[in-house]
Amino acid sequence: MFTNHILFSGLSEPELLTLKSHMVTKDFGKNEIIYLQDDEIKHIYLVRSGWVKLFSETVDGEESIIDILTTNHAFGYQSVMEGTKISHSAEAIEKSTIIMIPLSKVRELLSSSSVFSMNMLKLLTMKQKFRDREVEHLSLQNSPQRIGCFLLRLCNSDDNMNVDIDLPYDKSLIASRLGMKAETFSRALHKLKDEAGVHVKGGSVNISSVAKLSEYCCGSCSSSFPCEDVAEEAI
Amino acid sequence: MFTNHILFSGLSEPELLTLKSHMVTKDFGKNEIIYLQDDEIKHIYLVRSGWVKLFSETVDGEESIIDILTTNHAFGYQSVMEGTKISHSAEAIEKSTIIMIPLSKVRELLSSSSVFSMNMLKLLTMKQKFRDREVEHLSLQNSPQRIGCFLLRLCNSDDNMNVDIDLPYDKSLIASRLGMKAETFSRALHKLKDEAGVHVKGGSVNISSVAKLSEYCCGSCSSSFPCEDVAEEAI
DNA sequence: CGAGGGTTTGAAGTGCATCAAATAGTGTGG
DNA sequence: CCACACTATTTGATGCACTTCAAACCCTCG
Repeated sequence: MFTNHILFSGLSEPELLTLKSHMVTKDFGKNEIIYLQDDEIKHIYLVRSGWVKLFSETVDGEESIIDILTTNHAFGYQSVMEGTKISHSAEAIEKSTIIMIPLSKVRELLSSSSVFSMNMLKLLTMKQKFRDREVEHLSLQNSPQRIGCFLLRLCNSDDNMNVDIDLPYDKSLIASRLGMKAETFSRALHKLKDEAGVHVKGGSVNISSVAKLSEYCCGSCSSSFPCEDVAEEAI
Repeated sequence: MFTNHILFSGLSEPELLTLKSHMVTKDFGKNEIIYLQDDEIKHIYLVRSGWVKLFSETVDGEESIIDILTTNHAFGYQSVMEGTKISHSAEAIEKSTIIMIPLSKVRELLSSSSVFSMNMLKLLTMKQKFRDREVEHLSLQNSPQRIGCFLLRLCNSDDNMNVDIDLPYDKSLIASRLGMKAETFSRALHKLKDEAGVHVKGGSVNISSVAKLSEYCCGSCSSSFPCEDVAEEAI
């Protein structure tokens, strides 16, 4: 349910009902654009299922991935406070169901409910911390370390030896998300196998020792596994 | 005055007076630490004068600069919503005067004034956009372009030919802020001279043609000079 | 089965980092 | 005002990480 989302936690029944009555749910096919940079958007968005890519495109056509979102993640909310022109594009990278809530209703709620505006502040603060960490990664971690860190964030905090996880989406997308080329990603995986016991076969990954992997990655980061201070869930 | 800051715009006289009565102004010397990562901070901060560096340090001692702030910029506000543990460190890079406002008062204001919480939301949204752009720069622009972009942001939007500006702080700090080494910075300046007409002597810079420079830099970015969508002032 | 996208591999090139040393610039005390 | 120490910046030589381009491989799905 959308009420799981941090944005809507603690809202009253009537507030939730009002929201619900104005919500629209829409399906997007694989590679379908949800909105484009500079669009005047009229909703905030919530992923009910599927995967969504947020990105921006440079003047001469290069793409930079801002985030990749899945169930229970919100996006488009930056236009709540500012003009409605959005500074990035959004695209479904596979068949996705998206909940859309009109900006007008969100703004109403924002001025009437301090609970909601607190939620919004929490969301933005969490995102900011996460982004700060990401900038740190880009400038201080090398490619294998960034991948290792990405994998660690797919683990549970109590995972230890011989952990199996599945890559959530295409390798080339992960590469792009982590600021490297697909070829570099592929080669970096080999290095991770040799130096940190990470075995990849297709889309499934086996981490022989989480401790070993985090030792390999987290020295170049300001926090260590399980990175409790940067919660990424449900945002 | 601190009332210029976006955070406090539109507040009532009594609200401002209350804030003022709880504010503390403090001087920090060059290289003096204001707070350290994981400190339990008890205030939000506002630069009245001087320069402040926000940074984080990795487990094995590397430093990543998050931001460099000056007059009328706020920091430390991320702990308003979350626990009081802060995820970065702050240091005065030269003699600076800092205004400190107790978190407790800020939180009171946040729950009593919807104007204030809107301001806070605006601030965080602006910061987020700025940060997104920064990640884009790190992955898509090369060193000379990042420097050029940095210089362009020191220009006024109506600047055109033969613009003179002063570097706001040490070259090595700018380098670090832009995610490169001091040596790379130095060499990149030569490239900017040859390819974009940027002449540097000591701390003063002459840009022979803003158009030429922005042509050199902004192709690898999702927006072009004067980058109106990413306001950095007074934040 | 065959087409087309995703992934891997190889060879070569580029940009940035590193290390080391020279130079410029700044502040200090005599 | 100069000599010295100290720091910031520049320059050179070299190495490594990542990219680029090209080709092979491997899946998946019609």
